[in-house]
Amino acid sequence: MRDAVPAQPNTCQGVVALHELRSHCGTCGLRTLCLPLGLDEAGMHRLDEVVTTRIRVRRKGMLYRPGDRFTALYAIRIGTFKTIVLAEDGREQVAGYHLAGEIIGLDGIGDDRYTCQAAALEDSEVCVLPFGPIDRLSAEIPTLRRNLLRILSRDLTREHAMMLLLGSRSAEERLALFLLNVAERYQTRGYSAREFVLRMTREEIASYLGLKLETVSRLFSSLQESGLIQVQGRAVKLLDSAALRRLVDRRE
Amino acid sequence: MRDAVPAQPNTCQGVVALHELRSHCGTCGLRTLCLPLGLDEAGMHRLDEVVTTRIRVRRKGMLYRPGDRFTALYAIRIGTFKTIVLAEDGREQVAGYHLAGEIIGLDGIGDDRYTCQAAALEDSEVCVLPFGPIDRLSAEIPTLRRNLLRILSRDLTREHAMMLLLGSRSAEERLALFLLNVAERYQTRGYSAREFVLRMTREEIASYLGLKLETVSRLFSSLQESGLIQVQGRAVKLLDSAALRRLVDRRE
DNA sequence: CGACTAGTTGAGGCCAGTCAATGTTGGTGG
DNA sequence: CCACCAACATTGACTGGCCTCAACTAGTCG
Repeated sequence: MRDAVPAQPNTCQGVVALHELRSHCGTCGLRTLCLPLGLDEAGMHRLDEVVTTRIRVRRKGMLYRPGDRFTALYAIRIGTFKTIVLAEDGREQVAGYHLAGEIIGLDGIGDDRYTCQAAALEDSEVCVLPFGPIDRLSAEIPTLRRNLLRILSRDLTREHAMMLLLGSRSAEERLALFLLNVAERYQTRGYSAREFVLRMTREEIASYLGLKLETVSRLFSSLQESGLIQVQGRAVKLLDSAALRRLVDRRE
Repeated sequence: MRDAVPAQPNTCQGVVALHELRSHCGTCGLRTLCLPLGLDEAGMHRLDEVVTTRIRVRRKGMLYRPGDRFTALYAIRIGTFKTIVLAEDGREQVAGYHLAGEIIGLDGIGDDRYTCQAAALEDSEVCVLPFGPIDRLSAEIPTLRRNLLRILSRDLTREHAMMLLLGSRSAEERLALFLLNVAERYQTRGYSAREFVLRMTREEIASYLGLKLETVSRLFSSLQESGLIQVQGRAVKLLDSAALRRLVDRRE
């Protein structure tokens, strides 16, 4: 469960830095989701000057680990990440499932060290947002400053929803909500909301939802049984998302 | 469970604005915990110019509700608050337990509306931090800018820990962790870590920990039975916090 | 082809939830 | 001051949803 990758402790395995002569936020397909949202020409250009590096992370590679010195935020350009929180006693839980366009590493701002672990679920690529320069730039560009805070705040709200899920919903409701949430996020990225491929194993999904993998597996089967979804391993098709929604919203 | 206070829907019941001729962050006993942390004389003074209003919220009064327009953050000066997240289907869960010196309202930054509800657990008082002015000031004062981000980020980390608690810990571990956490926070505020009065009912604690009130009540009794704590309603004395810690940290 | 990882399914047990009765506390008005 | 009431808390008996343990299957990669 720990590192699937052989070893080299505390190294960013599978991480290859590459300097691009130009990486343009202004032409990036994700600019309407990402940090540059709403920036004008000039602002975009100045951001480009600061965001000069990308990192490739191969499947199962770690982007950062708890305790690593915080130097940068990362914008996911391609691929998918999970973030994991670790307890002192070795217990761990998937805390986030992050798609392209999202910013990760925000937990590191608090005490200059990352507090959780980010692992790529498939071969991925992130833009490095060096925190110092970004922060200084944000002093001059109100929109950028606002975007940063906005992203943090929305994460907070997302986690509130997650806490509600973990604290007061049944296993079935959790899975239904998870599927609807993923569907919605794929949709805002221009992909199908009806049909997608999950990048997590049953065990990772279970951990994320506060369940056990057997329970998740059973639930996939039973939702398929009742005709709400169609599952083939990690490929999921939502056949009746209205019914899924009803599963979640049944008032007590 | 909803509003214990008679009615006046969507009004800030029990809220009384009062302008103080001078409210000084620089002399506030909480300045080492709060937003002004690390600010120099000049910065402190400029913050003071912006933080001119305080609000009194009586027990069970709401400081803000979901959907209210976001205009300000609030620093708790005196008292205790809980924040509650609400689901569309009426379910609700206590998402936070906030002591003096903490900032609440951060969830409102994301979409210019608060997404959760803040209610006072006892007669309390907050400093109003009007967001626009604070934001503009943060452009000029790097420390203030940093503090804002830091507070947000730490909240994120705190919620990660909460997700781990809700997702992978037993009822007993949850309560033990809760008590240790509260003890620690009282300690950093200069109060006893051994003895304190909880400001939440059993039901609120249960909701916060993803349990039912009966379970929490039983756990209080059984922890007392085994000599780890002493309980008298909401007054708690930790008799053996090392043992509590061991309860939490038992590796699986 | 064998070893390994991921996923499915079944049988049984336990932890926490549910329902219900009773006890305790604190605020209010006579 | 005390009686009363409502909110809060405790405790017991029972139930059930999810976990645990375990066997088996399907796909993948060297």
